[in-house]
Parts: sequence; structure tokens; C-alpha cells
Amino acid sequence: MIQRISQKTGTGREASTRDPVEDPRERLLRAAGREFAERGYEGATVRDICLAAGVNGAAVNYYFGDKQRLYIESVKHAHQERLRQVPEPDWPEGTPANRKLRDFVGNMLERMLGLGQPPWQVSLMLREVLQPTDACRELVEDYFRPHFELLVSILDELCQGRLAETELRRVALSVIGQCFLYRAAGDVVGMLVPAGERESLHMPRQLADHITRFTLAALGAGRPLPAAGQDTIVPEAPSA
Amino acid sequence: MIQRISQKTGTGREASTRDPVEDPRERLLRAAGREFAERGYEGATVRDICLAAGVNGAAVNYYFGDKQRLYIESVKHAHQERLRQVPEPDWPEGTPANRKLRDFVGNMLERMLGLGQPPWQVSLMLREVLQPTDACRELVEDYFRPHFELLVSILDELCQGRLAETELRRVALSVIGQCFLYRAAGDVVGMLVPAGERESLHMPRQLADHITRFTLAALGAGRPLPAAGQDTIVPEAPSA
DNA sequence: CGCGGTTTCAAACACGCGTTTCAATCAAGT
DNA sequence: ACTTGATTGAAACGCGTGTTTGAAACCGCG
Repeated sequence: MIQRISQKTGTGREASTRDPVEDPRERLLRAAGREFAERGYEGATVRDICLAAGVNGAAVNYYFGDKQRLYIESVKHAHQERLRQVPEPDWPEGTPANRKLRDFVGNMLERMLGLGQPPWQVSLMLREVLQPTDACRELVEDYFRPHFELLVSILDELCQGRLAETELRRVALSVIGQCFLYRAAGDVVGMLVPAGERESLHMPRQLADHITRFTLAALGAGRPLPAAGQDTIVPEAPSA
Repeated sequence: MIQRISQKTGTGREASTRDPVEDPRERLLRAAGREFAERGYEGATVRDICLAAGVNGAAVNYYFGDKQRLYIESVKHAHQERLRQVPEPDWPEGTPANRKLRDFVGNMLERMLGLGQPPWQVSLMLREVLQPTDACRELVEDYFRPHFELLVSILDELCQGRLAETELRRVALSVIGQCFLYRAAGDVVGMLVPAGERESLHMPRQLADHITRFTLAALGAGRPLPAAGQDTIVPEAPSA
């Protein structure tokens, strides 16, 4: 049957003016995000979500209509939250492009892997990436595309216009792919690598160093890997 | 209650000597693989699987015990099948290392993306990679590790021993990551790229060309991308 | 206070899930 | 042909799912 979703019309007990940590709608979104991220759409149950949120089971119907729409809203909520948490880096005029690339890669890895445990928001977005649903388009346009375009512009600056747009995008995807693997297939990567190296897989710094050196070398903006031993991304200016 | 799984003991109607396309155990494994690949473990239902396999619902209990064990067996079955379908490339003595790299990357992309539709076996394995269950260890040791080691050895040959093992593995992961992205995040990549370029994302050849050139350049075994215009991986031997 | 709206709650609903049951059917061994 | 154990089949079971219900609690306002 057709039925409205929480639609206040003026008088009565207004919910929209409440402490956001108390607001059941907000609590549902957060609990749902965590649960969906961990167990997936089918694996998560609205009962568990409501239990975790400390609200009654009927609340999801009241605020969102059904599980499906709760899921979509929780994805949007997660990516907006994440956007607030980790803003794009911003460089002063004249920052060299290789420095920007290094920062960008480090930033992206930090966003993906987190500094401690990977944030549930990213797990949720990852699910959307791997198996897009209705929530995906917004995710791409609001979240991924800006970062992607920024990366392309950095690479363009790095090559000083010597690469066509098409090629720049391919290079950007090469950079993203290198980072993406550690997040999406982290467990398997950990099994392929000797035990001693396993910890370094969760350290954005070291990974960023490698990926940046690898990419710069490929673009001819740094020495090839076999020679580049202890290269720093931005060497001291020679004193002469 | 405790109950045995299809355990023939000598006399009676023996099933093990039957046309493999008729054998219900085999049919269940294939149908289950397809269904799990498409819908995930929770999303797939035993009923649908049995319907697709054309067997009675009790068969999964009879042959595998329960859904969980059917899932694990279907993953193993899928990766063994895939292993038979796409063998590792084998080169004659003296094949140059850059040629090997190019072949390896092309082979891996072909395995991941398929030539037409991506094979369901890979979708199933992808799920295991992203969220490992008990079936994952076997997958890694039997399927991924051999390919990984082969890639490392090619890269070692390419660098003529100038890179340490640790670094070689990082480079190998860079190569794999570049390929992996197109498979795991293909839909999102398609949304980030202009419509006209979208088709090329499903063409292993072109992707392999880019990834190989990118990697060779990074290793100093090829010209940097901005200069490498129409490089061929293995140029004609100069006639002088 | 008492009205009108919003929000919460416990309980129940219908349904589809994985699994089990048990009799019927089959094919080899004797 | 009869026995025996392996295999199949239709039906049912118990449970957990997402969702709905209808009344109670709540709050701002006249």
C-alpha cells in the first residue's frame, strides 16, 4: 500500500530540530552504513541495523520506506561524510607537479586504507564500485570524478602537454589501479607476500613512495626504478 | 542430525561412472558457480540453483551437506576449470623479457576480462578475493601464486638482477593492479571515461599495450610514455 | 487542558529461505 | 527374481526475513 515517508507538515512533535546523535534517522543511516559495509546488502538484516541504531524496527519503514531506500541513502550519507573528512589536497601556487602527484597518491591511499582501520564508509563505497546499484551514479559524479579530473590535470602538468587526453586518462587509471589493488585485494596481496613485508601493506607512506616513483619513471619525470635507489621526489635544490 | 554425504560403499546404483554432463553433482557445481558469481553467497538461493541445475532440492544436502559446502566446492571447481581453460604462456628459449611481459599482461587481461563476456568463474574468484572465505587459501596457492611468481621472474629478468626481491614484488603488484582495476571496477571506469573510449576498455589488446609500455618505461626498459609514441614492444631488428 | 499532528512501540504478518523427511525408484550383486 | 544400498522426488518443517499494523506516547499550540 502507498504510504508517506516522515513528512512533517507544521504542527506536532517536530523531529528535524534535534541533536544529530539523537536523531533516529541519522542513527539509522550510520548503523545501516556499518552493517551494509560489513555484510553486504543481502547479508545485513534490518533487525540488526535497528538493534545497532537503538530504534524500533518500524522506524526504517517510517523514515525510509524500505530496506532498499535505506541502503541507497546510507551510501549517499557515507560518501558525503567521507568527503567532509578528507578534503582534496590544496597546493600553493608554483608547487612542482611531481610533488603534487606524490601528495595526491598519498592522499588517495590514506582515503582508501585509512590510517588505522579502513573506514566503513570506504567499504560501503567499494561495494558500490564492484557491483553498482542506483546509488552509484551519484557516487561517481560527486566523489570519484573530481578526484579523477584532478589527477589527470596533475599528470598533464607533469607531461607539459605532450600526452593526449586519452593517454592521460589511461595513465591516471594506471595510478588508481596500483592503489586500488591494496584496498580491494588487500587480503590476497598479504598472502602473496612474505610475512615480514605484510605490515608495510597497510602503510600508505611506503606504498605511495613506490607508486609515485614508478609512475614518475614511466613518464620520464624520474629515474627508472632499477637506478632510482634512494630518489627523493623533490630533491634539494643544488647550491650552485 | 548427523548424516553422511553421498558415500557409495560398493553395491547398489553407482553414480560415479556417468556422463559428466548428466552427473547431478557436476551440474550442481556449475549451476551454483554461475548463481553465486552473479548474486553472491547470500543473494543466491538453493532453490534457484537446483532449478537451474535441473535437480531436486534435496540433492544439495545429499551431495554436499549444505549450502556453505556447496559454495566452497563450487569455488574450487571454478578455479580448476579456469586453470584448464587458460594455461600459462610458454615461451621458447631466448624469448626477450619485454616480449614475455607483454604476453603475460595480455594473458592476464584475457583471463580477467574474457574475450567476449567475462567468464562467471572469474566473477566467482573475484568475490573470494574481495572477501576471502575458507575457499580462498587454496585459490591463492594453486592459482594466484604461480602466476605471481612467474611475473616476478619476468620482471627480474627484465631488470637483470638490479632490483631486490621486495622491490620486484612491489612492481609486480603495480602491474597486477593496473589490470585488476579494469576487471573489478570496470563499470565505474566506464563512467569516468568519455563514451567514445568505452569500448576499448573491454579490449585486452589495447589495455595490454598501454600497461606494458607504462611498466617497461618505469623500469627503464622502454622509452618514457610522452616520447614513446608508436613504440612496438619488440622492434624489428635493425638491418645493419 | 485538549486537540492534531508526529513519532515510537510491541506484536504480528506473509513469505521465502535452507534444510529435512521418508517413501519411491533404480541398478548392481547374488 | 530378490535383496541391498545408492539415488531421486514431493512435500513439509522451522525459522528468520522485510514489512505492516494499530494503538500508545509525545509535543507544540490553541
